[in-house]
Amino acid sequence: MSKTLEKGINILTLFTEEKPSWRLDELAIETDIPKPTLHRFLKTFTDLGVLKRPYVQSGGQLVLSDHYLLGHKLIELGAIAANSIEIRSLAIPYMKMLQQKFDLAVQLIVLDETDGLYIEKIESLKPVLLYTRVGRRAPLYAGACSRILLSFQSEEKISEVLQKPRKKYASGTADSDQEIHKLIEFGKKNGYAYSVSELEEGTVSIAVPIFNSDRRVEYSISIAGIESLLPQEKINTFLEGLWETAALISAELGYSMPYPYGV
Amino acid sequence: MSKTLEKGINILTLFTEEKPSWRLDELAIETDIPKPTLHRFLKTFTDLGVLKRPYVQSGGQLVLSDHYLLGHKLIELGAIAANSIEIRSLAIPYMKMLQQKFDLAVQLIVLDETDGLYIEKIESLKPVLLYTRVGRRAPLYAGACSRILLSFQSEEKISEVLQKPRKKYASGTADSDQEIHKLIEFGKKNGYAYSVSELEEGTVSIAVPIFNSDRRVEYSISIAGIESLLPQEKINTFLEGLWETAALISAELGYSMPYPYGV
DNA sequence: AATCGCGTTTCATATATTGGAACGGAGGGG
DNA sequence: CCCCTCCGTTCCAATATATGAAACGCGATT
Repeated sequence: MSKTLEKGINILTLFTEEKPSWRLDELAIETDIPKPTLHRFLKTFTDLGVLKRPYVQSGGQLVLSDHYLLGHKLIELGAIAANSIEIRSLAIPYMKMLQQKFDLAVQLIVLDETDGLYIEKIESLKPVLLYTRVGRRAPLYAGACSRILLSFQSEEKISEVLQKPRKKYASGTADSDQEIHKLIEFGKKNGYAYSVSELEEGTVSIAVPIFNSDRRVEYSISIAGIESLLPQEKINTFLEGLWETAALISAELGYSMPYPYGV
Repeated sequence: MSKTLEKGINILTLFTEEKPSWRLDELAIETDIPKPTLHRFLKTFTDLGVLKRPYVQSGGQLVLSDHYLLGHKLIELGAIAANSIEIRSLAIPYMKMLQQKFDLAVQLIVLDETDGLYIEKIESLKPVLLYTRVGRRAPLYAGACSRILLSFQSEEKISEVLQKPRKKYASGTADSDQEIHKLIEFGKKNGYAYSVSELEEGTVSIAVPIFNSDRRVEYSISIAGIESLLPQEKINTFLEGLWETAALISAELGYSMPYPYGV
C-alpha cells in the first residue's frame, strides 16, 4: 500500500457531514501530521479540485479563506461512482412507480462494510425533510433499510456490526444486543423491517430485501415518511407494493427464484 | 505538490461517465505508469473504498472481477462536497417552488474552470430523461445554463473557453466563434439564455443568472424539458418565474441590488 | 503440454517525502 | 506605534518511501 496515498485519502475522510470544514491547524492536531507535510497535501488537493478554499469577504476585500472544503472534483467523481452501481439504473423506474403509488420517499440502500449507504432516492412531493440522502450512511443496526440488510447477512457479519460502538440517534434506536438480535430475526422471518424514530425523531420507514443473482442480499429498498403517513394498520398495503417492487428489481438482477415473501 | 498524490488523483480522473471501468492493463497503457506501480495505487484505493472491484459470476463461482470502478467512498465524499456548497441549501426551496409552478426539471449550475457543473436538480414528474444530472459537466459554450454563466464572465475567461477544442453534442450546438459570441452578447443584454438541442437532441432549456453578494455571477438556474414543453411563445411566462426565483436566491446570497431583469 | 496474457510479488535503487527550523504577515495588546 | 503571538508557508538535509525491472503465478488458448 502506498503510504502517501493512504494518508491523503484519510485526510479527505475527515471531512464529514458534521465537520465539513477544516483549517490546516486543526488537521495537524487531529492527524498528528506535521504542518509542512499537511500543507503539501492540502495544496495538491486544492490544485486538483479535490479540496477548495472558498473566498470570503474581509473588509470589502475578497480573500481566500483558510478553511478547506471538499471540492467540485469530488461531486463529479461521486456522481460517476453512483452511476457505476449496476442496480441503480435498473431500479430507478421501479422506484418511481412505487413513489407514485404511495407518494412517499423511496430509498435504495447498498451494504457497505458495517453500514448501509443510500445510493438512490426518489423524493415524495410532500416537502418533508428526512434523514435519508444519497451518499449518507447509516449503521446496519439502525433504521429499517439498514437492518433488513443485516437480517440477511452471516452470523460473523452480525457480530462484527454489534461489536462496534453504537449510537442512540433518536428515541426509537435499539440499544441492547438482545433487542437488536430480536429485530434481525423478525426481518429474516417476515421479510421486512419496520422502524419508528430510529435514525430521526418522528420518521417511520418500511424496508424489504432485494436478492442478487447469487441469492445474497446486498441491497434493500424502503419507503419513509413522517409518522402519520405510515400507520401500522396500513402496513400490508405498503408491503404489497414494496415486495412487488423488490421482486421486480431482484428479477432484473438475475435472481431466478420466486420472491420469497408476499401478502 | 505531492507527486504521488497527484498521480493517484489523476488515475481517478480517468474514470468518467463514458469510461467508468478500467483494467490495470488499460490504465498502464493510458498513463505510462508501470504495472507494479499502478498495482500498488489500485490496491491502496481499493482497500480504502475509493475504487472497487465488483464480483462477477464465472462458471458458477463468484470471483473478483479485474475491472475497477469508482467506489462507495466517493459517493459519500461527493454528497458531502455537494452539501458544502453554500448556495445549495438556500436555493433548494425556491427550486422546488419553481418546479411546482411549471412541472419542469429545475437545475442549479456552478461555474467550475471552463465548465458548468450541475450541483442540484429538482426532477419533473414527467418521466423524461435529460442530459442534466447532479455531478455532470457541460462546457460553458453549450447549453443555456452554462452559457448564461459565460455571458457574465470577463473577456479573458471567454477567450479561454473559446480557445479550448469544442464538440458538437447535438444539432443545436453552436460551433463558430462568431455565433457563440453573439449568443453570449444576447445573454448579457437580455438576462437569459435559451437553448434548443444544444447538449441533447430535442431538449430545450432556459437559464438565468444568479448574483453573488459581490455581484459576480458564479451560479445559474435553469428549467429544461423536451421541446414541446417549452414553446418559444410562452417564454415570457417562464422568464417571469425564473427571474423571480433567481432574484430571491441572489438576495439570500447577499446581493443587495434589485435584480436587474424583469418581464 | 507448451505458450500467451495479465495480474502480482520481490527487492535493490533512486527519489520523493519528511519535518525541524526559520520566515512572514495578519491581528491583538500594551 | 511597536512588539508579540499565532498560523500558514518556505527551505532543505536526512531518510523513509516509491519505483519498476525481473521474475513468478495462474488461467485461458492453441
